[in-house]
Amino acid sequence: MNELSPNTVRQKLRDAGLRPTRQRIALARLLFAGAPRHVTADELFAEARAQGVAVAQTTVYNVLHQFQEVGLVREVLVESGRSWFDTKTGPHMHLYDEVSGQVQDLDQDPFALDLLNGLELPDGLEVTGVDIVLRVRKK
Amino acid sequence: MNELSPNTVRQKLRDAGLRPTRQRIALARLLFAGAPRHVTADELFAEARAQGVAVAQTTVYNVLHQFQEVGLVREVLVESGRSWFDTKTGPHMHLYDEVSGQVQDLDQDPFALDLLNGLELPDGLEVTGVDIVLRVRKK
DNA sequence: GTAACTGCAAAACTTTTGCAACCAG
DNA sequence: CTGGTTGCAAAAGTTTTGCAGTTAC
Repeated sequence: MNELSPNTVRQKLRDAGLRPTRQRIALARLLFAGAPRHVTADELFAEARAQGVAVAQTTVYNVLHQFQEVGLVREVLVESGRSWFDTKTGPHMHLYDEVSGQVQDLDQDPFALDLLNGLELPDGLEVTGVDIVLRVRKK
Repeated sequence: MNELSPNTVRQKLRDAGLRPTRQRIALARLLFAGAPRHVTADELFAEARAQGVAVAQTTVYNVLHQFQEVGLVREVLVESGRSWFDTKTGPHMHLYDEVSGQVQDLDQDPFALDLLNGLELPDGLEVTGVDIVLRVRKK
């Protein structure tokens, strides 16, 4: 559906301050081609390989962390042992199905964010991120 | 300060439905003797050993997970790679210092919880837990 | 006595590191 | 060219597993 040509991706990477290498372009196209996604490093690695993209697992880890540093993706911690990466970077929270292990976005209630922003924190601290996870289970 | 005699701990474990074994008693005394704590499995293991408690690392992992299942502790996910366990189980949120790696409790604004509880969720789901982490950094 | 529990070593996983080869600008 | 990137293999770190032996009741 979403085209996302190599050139579009190249620009996106340049705008983020990253060299558009073959591997970064391929991974970015997988990540940003359609609707927001949640992937683990290993899932993305497998997907890339399945599509014939020559890339090393190390590189997938590197690239995901680089993407996170420049704000293209966001790390989500919902289970010990591995990290999820979310291509949706704006304020929102996550639903984590404890049975299926699926992660889902849930748009943020602006009120909730305001409340969190209004909290009194120990002095001299600045908030760099707010992670909200609702753990759920099918009734 | 808090005494927490072996018998008190025995009762606490029985109430939770767990056999009061030597190892569980020792670990529970370390965990629940004073103010609420945040520990990693390895920290607790080292602490137990340092105090001369004979316990295996496997057992520390087992016991922490058993404690979690019965609600004596709560797992906190703030960094990929390892789990923290919090002895404070009531509704509250966490402050995570990205520089020092320290985890801290932050009492929950009841309003925030209400908002979360009032959210419209996909049908047929029940919320089993709400994890809120404020990532902070010294200014 | 019996089921629950523990301990040891090994295995399983994810993630990181070191370094030589490679590539984008 | 030249520094930023990549890939490979190995290492690191946490957590889990299998199973024999032990313990609580």
